[in-house]
Formats: sequence, structure tokens, C-alpha cells
Amino acid sequence: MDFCVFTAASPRSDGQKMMMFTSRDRDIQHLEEEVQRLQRLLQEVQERTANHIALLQQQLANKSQDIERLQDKLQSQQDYEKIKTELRTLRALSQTADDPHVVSVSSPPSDVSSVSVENDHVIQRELHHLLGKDEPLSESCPDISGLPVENRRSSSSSSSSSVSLHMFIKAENDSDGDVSCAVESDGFMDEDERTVSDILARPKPWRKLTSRGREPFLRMKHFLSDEHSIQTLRIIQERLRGIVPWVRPPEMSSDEVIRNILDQSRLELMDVDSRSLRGGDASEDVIRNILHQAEHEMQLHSHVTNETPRDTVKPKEVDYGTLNPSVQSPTDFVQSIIRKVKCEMDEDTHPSASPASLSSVNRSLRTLPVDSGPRAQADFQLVCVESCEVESLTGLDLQSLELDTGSITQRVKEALTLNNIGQRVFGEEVLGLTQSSVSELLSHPKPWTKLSLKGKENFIRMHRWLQDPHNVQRLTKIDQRARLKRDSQRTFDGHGFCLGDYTGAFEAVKRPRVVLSAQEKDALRAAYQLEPYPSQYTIERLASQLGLQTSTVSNWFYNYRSRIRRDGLTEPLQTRTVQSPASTSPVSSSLVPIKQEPSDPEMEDTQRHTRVSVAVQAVTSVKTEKVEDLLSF
DNA sequence: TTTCAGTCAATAAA
DNA sequence: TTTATTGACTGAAA
Repeated sequence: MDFCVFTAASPRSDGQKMMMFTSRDRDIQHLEEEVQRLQRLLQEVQERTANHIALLQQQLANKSQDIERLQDKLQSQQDYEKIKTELRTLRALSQTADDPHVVSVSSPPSDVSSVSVENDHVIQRELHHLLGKDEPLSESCPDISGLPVENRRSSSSSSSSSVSLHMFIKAENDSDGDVSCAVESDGFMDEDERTVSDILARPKPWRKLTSRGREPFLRMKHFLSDEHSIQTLRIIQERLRGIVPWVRPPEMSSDEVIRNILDQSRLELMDVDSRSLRGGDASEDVIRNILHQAEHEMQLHSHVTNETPRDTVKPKEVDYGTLNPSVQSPTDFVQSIIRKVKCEMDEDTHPSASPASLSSVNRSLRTLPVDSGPRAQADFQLVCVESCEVESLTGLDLQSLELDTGSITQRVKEALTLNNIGQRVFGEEVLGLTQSSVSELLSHPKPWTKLSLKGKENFIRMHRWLQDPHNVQRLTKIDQRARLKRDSQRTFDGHGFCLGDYTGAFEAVKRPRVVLSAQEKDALRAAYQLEPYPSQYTIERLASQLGLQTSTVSNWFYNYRSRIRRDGLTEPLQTRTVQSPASTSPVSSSLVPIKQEPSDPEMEDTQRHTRVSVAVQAVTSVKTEKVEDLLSF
């Protein structure tokens, strides 16, 4: 009916309608085709993604397996390494007979006490074998030689290893005729075992000493008579503090160093999860670090010509693809891992570890759980790792290295300015530091001798960067990429999406930065002139008078002292706050570092007030009165 | 526990 | 936008 009406009302539109229908049919057909095409595309993408995920999972599983194998290998070798360490300790100790002071500085007591009883026999036999002394060690010692061999052994095994060790040392000493071999009734485990501090502070007369008690003095005598001993001791001490770079001792095999590296990688793995959360391929970072450091070790290995006999296990014809730890030495095994991992990874690996990755190594090591046992080992590893980093940075002997920090920063500044490279990019890519830190480094370079190992590392990086012929080219490229990224980000933000709304909420929660007014700074400077190292009381008074937090005041003093030292505005501040008996407040014995004042207390008191009033003249209005009042109490 | 070296983020200055 | 400054923090040493 409607149709009839329609047709009757518009007879000419039939054709048009038909055309419209046809056209729409075509559109629908096109759309259906498009939908089908998109569905196919989607399916392909899904398949590709699934394959990719499977591939990645497979790679991850492979790498996890590799790491597990490494861990198993380490586990199985723990005893072996321990015995080797003990052997080294014993060997060092055995040198006592000829050179006692060397032992006293190179073998920590903890090593001795840690020697296991079970290994004692083996170790001593091994030691005699190493020394070419096959005769029973107790022969020269009547107290022991009176016993049958079995008894001697059981006596040795049943006592603590330090006892048997000590007996051995005594026997060795006795053979030189220096010290009586007799085992006194008070025994080796001297009840009156004295500390170094005790011996030095309260030395007993020679005639009152037992032969055991005389031993430290004999060692000290040897120590003093050797012109190299103090130097040796100094180097060891500095090395323990991490001042002198750690250089692998000749008796440490590549296997042991590699074990350290692997231990470290294991620690890194513990850090993997947290880094995964921050984004990035954490497992790849771990592998890169293992590679970097293992390669470093391999280079060292290839350069070391005087390997110890223990390293006679030469890389044989090893199938590096098998990854079978049971048939390889640790060195070979790690090499095979490296080759395998290298094959799996893309060849885009940066030749040197980035500052960030190095920092992550340090971070992961520094965040180790505090544990009295492995703690020392972790510290040792940290020193090794840091030293290895520095070594790998320079390829030079750092012990004799001295860089001109002023010249380096000058050249870096020129290069950056000339090539329009920002401090930000330079800091992030070369030093692993922020722009502000770079600025500070470049504007106020410390002299090389006043830098810590960590501080030196920055200058070594800069030095190396200056030597790199492609340094500028690489940074310029990175800088351009960063600029492009920022520009595109800005464009994106400009199209309606703004992060500011979200970050603003966070900023509201953040504690505002304290900005000290000029008056407050003047007051603090005046206080500094009077008392560069203020007592807690003075800090509290200053804080309350100025309406600041005590932490702000003490931070200000730390920073001010530090920056004064840095800028060399004054002589180094050597005097510290001392409690003056005549005063209720602590008074510095040298109030103004620039000028040496008379030491007469009365004069000093008067002059202090004079100086304060002069100093606080710069401090205006109410603040002045407050500070003056404060400083003159 | 205090101090210091090194560092960062926020901010000021160029 | 880049660079310099500064208050605060961390880890290590004394």
C-alpha cells in the first residue's frame, strides 16, 4: 500500500532508488571485504605476536637454564675454591720463616681461623709438597715428634686448625733458630693473646715475655728492618680501602676471577625483577654485564704470561656448543657460555658497558643483605668490580695514573661548546650523571690527588671520551634524536593530552624546596666565620632563631664547608670545635680560617665578639639582632 | 655519631 | 633552552 502510494507519488524516483540500492550494495560489499581483510591482518598479527612471544620465552628459558648451570657449577666448586684459598693463605704464612713481616700484613687472621679442620692434613701435605719439604713437620719439635705419626696427625686434626698451623709456623721458625719451638704449657692458644693496640700501647719487657709473646716483637723487628715493608703495608691498606685499584694478584687464577664475576651476575639476577618493573630488558642487561666483564677477564687471561701452575688446565679442544660444565674448566665453561650467548644476542652490543649498567652493578652489590659471613666477600667483590671497571675504562695502570683534571674539563667544555652538545646529553651518555652534576664537575674540577676512586672515575671517562675519535659524532647523533623526541612529545602534548594535570597532583604532595633568603645566608655565613664546626647546641639555636629546621642548618654547614674546600677560597679547615671550659658554648679554636688569631683566651673572646659584630653587620634588620644575640651568648 | 664526597632535583640565572 | 647554583640526600670513612 505504502509502496503503491510511493510509486504513484514519484514514478521517476524508482530508477534513482534502484541506483541508490545498487550503490549501497556495492558499499556494503566493499565494507565486508575490508572487514575480512582487516580480520585476516589481525589474525596474521596475532600469529606473529604469538610466535614472537614463544620465541622470546624460549630464549628466556634457555638463558635461565644457562644461568642455572652456572650456579650448579659454582655450587659444586665451592669446596674446591675454599681449599685453594686456604692453600694460598697457608703458603703465605709459610713464608714467615723467611720473611715474617710479609705474613703479618698479607694474611688476615680471619683466614687462619677459617681453615677447616677436615682440610688441615691435606693442606699441610699440600703445603709441604709445594715447599718441597716432605719430612714430617714436627720432627724439629720435640713435643710433637715424640708422638707416633698417627697420633701427631690425630692431634693435629682434633685440635683447631689454627693450632696446627701455628705449630707448623713455629716448627718452621725453629728450623731457622729464631724462636724456640717448645710448646709452653700455656700453649698456642695463648690466654693472654694481645691485640696490636695492646702490644703497642703497653709493651712488656723482653725478659718477661714467653717465646710466644716475643714472636710479635720479632716480627715487628723484621718489619722495621725491611725498607719495602712499610710501602707494602701501605699499598695493601689502601687497596683494602679501595684507593689503589685492585690488580689481580699473580696467585689468583682466572677461574677465581671468573667465579667472582659469576657471583656478581648471580647478585644481579636478584636485582632483575626490580629492574624489569622499571622497564627495559633486564635479563639482557645481566647478560651484557656478564659478557663485558668476562671478556675483560679473558683479555687479562690472554695477557697474563706468568700464570701459576694451577692454571695449567689449558683450553683444550672444547666444544663450546655443548655447554657441559662437567668436562670443562671454569674458564672454558664461561667462554662457551659467552660464545653461546653472543650468538643469541644481536650484534648491536655497545663495545663498553654504559655508565648506567655499571651503576646498576654497583647498586646491586651495595644493596646486598647485610650478612656477617658473605659480607667480606661482597666487599671484596665490590672493590674488584669497581677496579675492573676503571681498568677497563683506561687500559692503563691506574696506580701510576695521574690526570690533569683542569685540562680535561677545559677540553671537554670546549668540545661541547664547539659542537653544540648539551651537558645533559654528555652527562647521561658519557658519565651517567645528571646535568647539574656535569656542570659542577666541569666548573669546579677537583685536583686529581683530592679525588676519591669514584671521583676519579668521572675524569677517566672524560679522558677516554676525549680520546675517542667518534666522540662528538656519536653524541651529536644522540642529541639530535633526543631533540626530535622532545619535539614530537611537545606536539603530542599540544593535541590535548597533557601530563601536567597528573604530575601537578604529585607535586602538591612533595615537600617544597627550602630557599634561604639573603639575610638567612648572611647570618649563617657570619656564624660560620665564628664557628665553622658548630656544635649541636649552636645548630639548634641558629635554627630556632632563623626559623629553620636544624637539618637545614647542619646541611648548610656541610655544604658550605664542602664548597669552600672545593673552590679553594680558604685554607683547608683543620681545626674542629672544642669545648671551652670558660664558656657555656663550644668555641672553635680557630674561628676564622683565613686568618690565624692569637691563642690568648681572653683576647680571643674579645676579638670573637668584635668579629661577630663586624660579620653580622652584613645581616640586616631583625635577623641581624637575632644572630648577634645568638652568637654572643 | 659526625663529617665528607659525590650526587640529584629544583630552581635561578644567562 | 642551557648552564649554574643550592639544599638535601646517600654511603663510606673517621
